[in-house]
Amino acid sequence: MAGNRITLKDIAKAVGLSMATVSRALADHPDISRATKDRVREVAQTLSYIPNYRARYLRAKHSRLIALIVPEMNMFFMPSMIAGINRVVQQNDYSLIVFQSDNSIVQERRLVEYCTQLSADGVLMVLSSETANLQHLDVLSDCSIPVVLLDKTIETVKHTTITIDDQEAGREAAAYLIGHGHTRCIGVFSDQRQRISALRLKGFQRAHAELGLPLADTQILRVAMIDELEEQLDRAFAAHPDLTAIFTMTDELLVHTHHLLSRRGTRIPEDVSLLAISDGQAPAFLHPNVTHLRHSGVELGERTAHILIGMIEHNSDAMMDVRIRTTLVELGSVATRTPPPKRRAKR
Amino acid sequence: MAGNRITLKDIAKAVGLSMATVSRALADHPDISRATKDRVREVAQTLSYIPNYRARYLRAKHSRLIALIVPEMNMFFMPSMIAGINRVVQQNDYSLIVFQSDNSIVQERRLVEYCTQLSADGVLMVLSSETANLQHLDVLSDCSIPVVLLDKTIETVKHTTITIDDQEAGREAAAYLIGHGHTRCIGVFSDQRQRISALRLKGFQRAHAELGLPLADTQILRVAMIDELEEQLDRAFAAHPDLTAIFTMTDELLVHTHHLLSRRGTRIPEDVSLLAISDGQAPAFLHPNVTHLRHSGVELGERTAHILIGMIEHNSDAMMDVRIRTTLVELGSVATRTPPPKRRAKR
DNA sequence: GTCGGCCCAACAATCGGTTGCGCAAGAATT
DNA sequence: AATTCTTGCGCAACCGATTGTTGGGCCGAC
Repeated sequence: MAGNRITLKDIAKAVGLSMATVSRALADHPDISRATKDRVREVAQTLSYIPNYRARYLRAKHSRLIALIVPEMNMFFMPSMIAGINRVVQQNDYSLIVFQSDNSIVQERRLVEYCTQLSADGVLMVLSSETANLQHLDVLSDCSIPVVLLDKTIETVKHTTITIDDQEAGREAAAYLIGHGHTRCIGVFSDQRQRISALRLKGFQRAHAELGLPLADTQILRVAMIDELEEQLDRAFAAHPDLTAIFTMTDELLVHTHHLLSRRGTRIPEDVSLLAISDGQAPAFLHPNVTHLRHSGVELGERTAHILIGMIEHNSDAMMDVRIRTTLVELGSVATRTPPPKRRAKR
Repeated sequence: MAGNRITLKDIAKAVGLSMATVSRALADHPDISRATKDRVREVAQTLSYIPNYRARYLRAKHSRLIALIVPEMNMFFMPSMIAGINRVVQQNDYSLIVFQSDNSIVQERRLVEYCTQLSADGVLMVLSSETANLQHLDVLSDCSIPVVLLDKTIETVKHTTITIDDQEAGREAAAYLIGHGHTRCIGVFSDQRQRISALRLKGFQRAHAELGLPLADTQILRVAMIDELEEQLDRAFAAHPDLTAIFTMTDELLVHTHHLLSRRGTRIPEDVSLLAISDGQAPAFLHPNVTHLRHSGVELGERTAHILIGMIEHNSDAMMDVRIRTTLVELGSVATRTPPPKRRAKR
């Protein structure tokens, strides 16, 4: 490969100085005279010397490598999150290594170990759906490599986590719909083993409870595989002729729900209102534009990266639990239902 | 940081052997007796030894690092492409470093240089829209680091490139629409400075020419910024009351076009047919499902990664130009216009 | 005319491994 | 019993840098 790369030694030979002096000259060390520095730099220039960071970092005992382990690359959240992470990472002169666990705990374990072997300076993790505990992260603390869990995580007291305030978002969603006169809402959630999903549901339920509105279990859709959605939605429509609003907890669920509604000829928001939790991209190209509780993948990524880099550079091990609040973006997909006519509306 | 990590030396001390022997034992070198190997492995196990890859690779003169430089993280193509790349990269025990150039040639240049400093074993590049020549890649060949250009690229005779067969896809798109009786099609293209865009347009034009159909310049939309789309689309509708079909060259253009059509109450495919080049995700959640020429980001990524790894491992420098063909996926967005009634249909 | 200091640069150790080569002891050959 | 082979392991160099310590030369000062 890079068989003939110029090294410090080559420069040393060329200018007739020792490697040590060359190294210091290039580093602008005060011990070296200006004349020498200039000479060295010129030679380095003409030889087009490229420092070998790996050698440097080997000595320095760090790598300026940050690893990100994600369960999969979906089109909705990952790109913006990675963009946010990477911006901050690059700004701070680290490099981002991206791994996919393919939602397999076995892979995840292997990748975590791989991070130690690469001597990553820090690790960012979005947990796989199979991950039920965090023992496999112990190897990182053994090497004192800081970890930050983001987005999809599980209960932990030992690790810094950064998430959307999922429960609150679920609560606000339900409260918003109810506040607009929707007394029969359907909530579309994903795999309940995931904490993110459980929390959003919990908030959704809590809002109903707080506002004294009944919430049948048939109003809750738990969609583990996206192709189950259609059937579940049909069932919900059948079970609740009085349904006037649907809440979807992710973008993926949103776009597919939207599609199914279009297909069955349901008008939004005339027939059914639609509300989502989203980063705002999908809502913008669906018709009508979908009112949503907005979170920003970019912001989540940036904040996470900042925190991790802080931990790396200040050697801090303070454990945090950051929850990012969503903000409501009102677009055209939620109609206001006037005070439900007599409490037993249609039918 | 990793202050107290176990090293070969620690193991050597613990078992009372030299580092060399320990190293060989762990590497299952034939020179070492079974008994010793077992003993060493056990000690390594109990001390939970973690080899330091950076040290190893420093000696070995490679890094098993592959860098990917992308202009930006969009939600449509990047995730699947990265997924494909990363699968192959991980399978071959490399790690993928992802950089974003933010569509800036300055950044891109800097990142390329960074790759040399990190001693990446190979580089994958999706060119930024600002990139007009490939001089900044010379530093890679100086270090004999192989490069593969993918997806968005420019004319080159020196570098291996892997792209969708853009021109052919554009041609097929137009031919398909024309074949279905659409004599007045609108083509929605993006920034013409990008080769990918120019080629798809060229194919689109060529098909019209081949089939003897006129194509006014007002039938071609060149959308550099997505928010120009609406106005351009309006103009096209105004200029061509007889338009019956729209072709969009990317997913992003597709979803926004679809949205605008919905908003103006245009029915698909009754009023206007819609055809796209896509990886199939967006077409699946739009209504009606959009007929498209499918390419696979995953496949593109996988093939690219394979080729790069081949170049790395066989030290090959043969230059290739791979074009991946799209396949037609017929869904519900294109109607067949019966032989145009008298050539001046409505109005 | 020495001596203390200051500048600059060199020596050598270090980071954590890998690897060519040499060497001793036991086994095999004659 | 002397020689050659094998087996199993250690020595030391090396990858490409960084850095603590040392020391030579030159300065002015006493």
